[in-house]
Amino acid sequence: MSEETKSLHFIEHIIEEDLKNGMPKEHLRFRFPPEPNGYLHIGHTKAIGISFGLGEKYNAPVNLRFDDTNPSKEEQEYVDAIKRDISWLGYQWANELYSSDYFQQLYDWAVLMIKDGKAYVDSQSSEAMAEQKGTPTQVGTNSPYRNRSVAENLDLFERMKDGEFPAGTHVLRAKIDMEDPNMLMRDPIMYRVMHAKHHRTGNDWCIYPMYDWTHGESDYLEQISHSLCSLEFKPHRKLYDWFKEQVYTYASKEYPLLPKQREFARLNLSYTIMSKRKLLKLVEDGVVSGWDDPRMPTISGLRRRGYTPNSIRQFIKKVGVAKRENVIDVSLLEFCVREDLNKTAPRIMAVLDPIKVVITNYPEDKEEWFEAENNPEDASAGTRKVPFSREIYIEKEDFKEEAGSKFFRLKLGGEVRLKNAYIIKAESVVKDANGNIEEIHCTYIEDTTKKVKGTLHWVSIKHAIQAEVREYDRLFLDAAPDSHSEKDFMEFINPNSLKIVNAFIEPSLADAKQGEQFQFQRIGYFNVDDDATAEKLVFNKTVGLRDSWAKAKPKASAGTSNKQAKPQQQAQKKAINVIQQLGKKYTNLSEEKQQKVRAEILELAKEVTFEELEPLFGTAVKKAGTRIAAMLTLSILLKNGLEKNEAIDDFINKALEDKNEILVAEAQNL
RNA sequence: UGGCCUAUGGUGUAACUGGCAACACGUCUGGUUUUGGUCCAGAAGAGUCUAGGUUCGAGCCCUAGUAGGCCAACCA
Repeated sequence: MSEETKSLHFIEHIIEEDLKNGMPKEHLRFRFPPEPNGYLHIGHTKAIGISFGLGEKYNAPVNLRFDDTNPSKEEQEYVDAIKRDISWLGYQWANELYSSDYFQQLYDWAVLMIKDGKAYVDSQSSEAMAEQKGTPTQVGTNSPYRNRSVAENLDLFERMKDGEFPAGTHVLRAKIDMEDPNMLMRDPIMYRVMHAKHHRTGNDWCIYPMYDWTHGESDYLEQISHSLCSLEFKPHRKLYDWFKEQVYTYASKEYPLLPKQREFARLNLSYTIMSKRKLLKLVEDGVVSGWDDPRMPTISGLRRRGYTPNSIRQFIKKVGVAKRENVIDVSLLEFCVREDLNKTAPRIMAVLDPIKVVITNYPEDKEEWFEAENNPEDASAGTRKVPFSREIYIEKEDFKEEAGSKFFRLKLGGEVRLKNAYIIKAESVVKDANGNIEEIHCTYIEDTTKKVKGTLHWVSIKHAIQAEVREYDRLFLDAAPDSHSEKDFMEFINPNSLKIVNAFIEPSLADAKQGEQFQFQRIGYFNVDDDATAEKLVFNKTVGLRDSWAKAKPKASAGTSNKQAKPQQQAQKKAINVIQQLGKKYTNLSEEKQQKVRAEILELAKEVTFEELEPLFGTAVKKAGTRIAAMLTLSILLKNGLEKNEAIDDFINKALEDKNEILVAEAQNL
């Protein structure tokens, strides 16, 4: 419904423009081209969301194409994982394709290019070629092999393909321009010799095409209309277009549509890393348990952690699409899971850090089963029974012997409601020899209609089941762990990113299955981990509930230390700052309001010194409002005896020449 | 010593061919509540990097700066 009013991002604008200019809607076609050399992470989700999202929006096909041109790094395992992740996110590709399917076509076109004098075999070392390539600020020089004859090139290239040469001896290069300011245009390599077994083509090929040659031509063969990639490929566009023009001359009849590459800024998430290489290091060094460790930003890690496909899709929708560098705060991702899980996750009670409560006036052998709502957000979720008895556990942090009125929980002499059960009052505590509280003795009252401020979750000790709960914290302590040139990202690893506790859980979860998700009331969302067995339950904490008490606590319980921090920030705004603020919008106000604000400024001006005012004289011409406010302030200062000086005269004279009438009028008053 | 890209509240994204800067997250109030959750109501926070210019009018157009990013793998 709100879909129609939602504004378009820049790629959608481009598509709309193309459609308007006559491109038939049926020609729209997209692709997602991962290299199968690692697992997909949350950053890829953006690219997936854009291309597959566009496919859904325009009802256009989206191909899943594995860009598998480097057999030394690519594996079937990754192909499988990538397919699993995309499906899990809920997207469907039109065709599962591989760049390696096009090796023969690519080879044939390369031969045509050689014949047309557009490509040649170079036989230098990579070092020599790198040297001739120049630098971004310095042009390159031609290879001595640049002018080999077509016949020689053809012969060499065929023998490269036939495996006559060892790796590194020859390459095929496009003949473009070694002086192009774009380094990618300086005779880029199209093929290298590589005697490696490919995960799909086996040992059929001894030469493998490079990215630029392969990628664009794969788009062309698939007749992709819009080829979307991240910003770092912007410089490649020129070469993409160059190759495209060459092959178009060979195949325009079969393949009339020319794909268009466009680039968007990739996603960055605070407190994490997105580089496949670095993620692989975390796996290999054992920092995490694997690619799907719940702390990993991989899709499989997020899945195991309990993130839902819907939450991730929402997240991608919210971060938007643009061309500037960005860092998304993890809080947005967390918001998206909470929003999703709040609607769907059944509520249950679990105590993670227990302390024993004995209800002294409750009979020892008695037990009751109370009706509990499964989800207040969803009436159809129904109810379940939870057992109550004389001895229960509550959360340690829910009790204090003494506490102020802001503490809504249990304290000696105070009352709280036990969720779904009675109201209890803490009467006394039993301590061990070291003074640690072992038991809290309470009495209960049956009247549950009484108003009490706090409600606690609890479990009956004799009915509770035990489970391992894994609580996660961010993997890195730095907001941008891989952005420091002098420090390695590994130095920022959070040593406490995993905390394992033994929790006590209401018995209704005894049969919980892997992947099932719950809200542990007042704590957060949890799911049953893949490690769980029939004998032992294991939960992952997906995300905590929003906790305004935790945020308020440092201030509320502040003994001494952080008392000053806040008041300082709230220090009275200086008069000059208020004036500046008022001035900002001055010219936009109605005349009536202007009069009011004007009087306000004149009043505030009495508290301003010339030293404070002077910097405002430099205000840009177009900021007329601020200059008016400064002028008004100046008038007061002058009235109160300030002597005119050069700076003041300049300021007034400049204002007199302004085109803003209000400013001129105020200046004339001086 | 070159080329390309980018610049809007703390963060991210909007603002159709110029017309009083909007939305989301976050923050802060208040209300409801048997979750200090959810929900509801509200607030604060930006003259749109700087300086000029064009215009009745510029975040959008022009010029010049500044800042950040990308570009020298037989990786993708």
